[in-house]
Amino acid sequence: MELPLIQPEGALACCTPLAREPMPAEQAEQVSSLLKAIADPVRLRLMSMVLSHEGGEACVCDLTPAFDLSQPTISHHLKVLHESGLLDREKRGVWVYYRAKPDAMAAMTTLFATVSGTPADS
Amino acid sequence: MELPLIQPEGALACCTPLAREPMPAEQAEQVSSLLKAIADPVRLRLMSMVLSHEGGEACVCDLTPAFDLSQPTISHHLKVLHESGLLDREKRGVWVYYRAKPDAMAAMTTLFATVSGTPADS
DNA sequence: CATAGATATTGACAGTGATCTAAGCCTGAT
DNA sequence: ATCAGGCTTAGATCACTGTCAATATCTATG
Repeated sequence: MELPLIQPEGALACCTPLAREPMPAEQAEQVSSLLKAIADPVRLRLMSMVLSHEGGEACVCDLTPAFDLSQPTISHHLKVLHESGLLDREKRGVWVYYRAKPDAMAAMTTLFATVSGTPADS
Repeated sequence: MELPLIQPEGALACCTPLAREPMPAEQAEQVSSLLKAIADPVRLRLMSMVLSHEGGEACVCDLTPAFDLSQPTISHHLKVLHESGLLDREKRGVWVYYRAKPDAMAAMTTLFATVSGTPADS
């Protein structure tokens, strides 16, 4: 449970709907690190491409050609997504495959989930 | 920092689940501008506070005391949220009230919605 | 009008981030 | 062992962003 590695754990622990109650500062830090990772047009497209790709995974060679960016730049964006806990990475032979991490995706889904019975709706 | 007063309309037009198909570049630009706005610990807390506040709205005076930040800084963050289309603003007397815009929130919800069936085909 | 209080704007500064080129590391094949 | 291809790392540069102090604006009231 307690991986001393990076900190996707923290972000996963805190998936409360935004509208439920004022989010504590510490939780906001963790959630915002996930959101910052995905809040970039290139990384959004990368996530979308990986998620919708056959088998739910894609190698760098599948992704790079879709952009007008250098390959190191794509690699950099993939690293950001990986280190934030949004993408898993697996090397198979010469290729590196990326795959969305369900837990992180679930956290995002929960974040924006509507709270039924919100006093906001009248 | 100047926000180009982009039409929230644009962002709203493009609420397709991430996993459904590779997101077009133009749509990614619009969605990422929404995500960038909310991908900050202070702004996340502000959104959460507004959403969960009584009546679904809050004035600046309700929000500012919760932070260790200057009043202009909070005002700046609220402006970012407002110009991105996430918050509505209404001046009543001396006070300014902010309220989450349902359309923008719905766009976020849809973005992270799980594609049921997860058909790699259709 | 003058004043006080609530919020916004301006201008400056430091920190962060996206991108590129160049170089490095692995792996499979010659 | 050497080589080529797929991918990552390192370092530099330029743009952007979060923050504050100072100032401005707007509104209600005396």
